[in-house]
Amino acid sequence: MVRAPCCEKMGLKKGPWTPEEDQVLVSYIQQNGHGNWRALPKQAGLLRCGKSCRLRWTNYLRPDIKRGNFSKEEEDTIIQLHETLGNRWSAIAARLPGRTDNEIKNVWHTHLKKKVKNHHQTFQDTKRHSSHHPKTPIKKNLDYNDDDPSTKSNLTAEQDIENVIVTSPQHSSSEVLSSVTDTSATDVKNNLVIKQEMMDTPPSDEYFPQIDESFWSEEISVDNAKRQSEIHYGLADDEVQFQFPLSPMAAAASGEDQFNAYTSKFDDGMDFWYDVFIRAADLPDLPEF
DNA sequence: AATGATCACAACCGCCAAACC
DNA sequence: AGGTTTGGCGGTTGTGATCAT
Repeated sequence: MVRAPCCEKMGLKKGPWTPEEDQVLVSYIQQNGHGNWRALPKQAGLLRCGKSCRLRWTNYLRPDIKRGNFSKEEEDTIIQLHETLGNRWSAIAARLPGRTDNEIKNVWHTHLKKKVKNHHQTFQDTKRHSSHHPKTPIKKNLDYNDDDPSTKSNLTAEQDIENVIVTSPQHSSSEVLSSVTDTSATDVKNNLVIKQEMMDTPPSDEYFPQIDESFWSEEISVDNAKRQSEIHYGLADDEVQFQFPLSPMAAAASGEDQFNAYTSKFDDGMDFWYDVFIRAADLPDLPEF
């Protein structure tokens, strides 16, 4: 396929749009629509390529675009959706009426990425400053055996650790499988559910909110869990760590009915977050970990 | 006040997949 | 069926604004 010559070689203009050009484009689209972007600039009398016109329209001139700063709610939504969808800006934009993918991408790179990074840093610092090595509770807890209640006594309130049982999707209720992500066959296969079964040392109400059963009924894709696991420090090769904000809860599954994992909670001063640690060996269907 | 660094955001680039012929 | 065109997407860049020194 032969690539079309660039705009400049065709004598077309590049760079910022002038108010006059904007007016011409808006007027033309209002009167004629935009059936063919390639033909549009010529018909409208603009010295721009069709692609430039389309971008200008979709990212700036479209009447349904919401201008102005992002609200806290919108920012939170973007962070949560990014946790689930990754850099699929158009998919994120589809869930934020009036916002464009370009705008969301910009706000992510300029504000939110930093915010999330600082958030993770806060967590890491908290762990570094704790009196025990972060690995210690992981090992201790992963060694916990359901069939041996005595192992539970290894867990302390100071460690802020809860025991959880992770169940595979086939054992979960159908409503749990209503996904927050785009649902494809692969997604359904990869969607995992985590369920709280027991709380060895309930956290104080002052520090952690009360959590009821419905809290755990959300799910998140393995892809996301994988992404999260890649950015975390100090994990042994055979361990997987997921990290999620309070609402969308981590998940894992195996061919087995159940296996052990644990979560730890932390708070970055703004929100509560959860880490979920699972032995990679307990995820036999997920070699990509 | 001048200057360099950083931020914010519009616009462009290159790639891909679907639609079209 | 296969080449071409088109629209869409995510990554990157360019540039004006703002901040820090």
